[in-house]
Amino acid sequence: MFNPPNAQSFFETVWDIVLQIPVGKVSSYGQIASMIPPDADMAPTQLRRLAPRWVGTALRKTPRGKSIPWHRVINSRGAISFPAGSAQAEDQRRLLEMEGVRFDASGKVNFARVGWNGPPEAYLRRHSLLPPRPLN
DNA sequence: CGTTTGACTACGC
DNA sequence: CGCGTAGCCAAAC
Repeated sequence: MFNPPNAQSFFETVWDIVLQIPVGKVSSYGQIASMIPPDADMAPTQLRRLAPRWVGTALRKTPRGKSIPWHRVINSRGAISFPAGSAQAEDQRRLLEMEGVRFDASGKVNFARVGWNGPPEAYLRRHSLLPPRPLN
């Protein structure tokens, strides 16, 4: 995925991107991964199916002091990825609902309404990022 | 050190 | 639609 020397910068890139998600909008692990240019030696299968896990890993290591809106990142199905009923899942849902994000009966959000389309073009250029893959 | 785990996702039943 | 699994990697134990 990302080589050890790049791990830290990969994490920081993830945090920077998450910082751009506006209040009331959500992104997905995969969508964020899609914005980060892959290492040259990265296999296509790794890029498509494994990268999102490292976004999750990066989020788990989110620094407390930077007030990064970690709760605005959910999975590709539009649901919270923490185990249902866990304290973490409840926290995330509460934070999102506080911002006006609604969940349906099956615990999913409507990407058409609250999905993020990625940062402005200028931001992508400035940080050498790729255009994000659209959310389902 | 060797094992287990994981804030994922696409795909096949 | 729901559920299981491969992917084959780093962190966390």
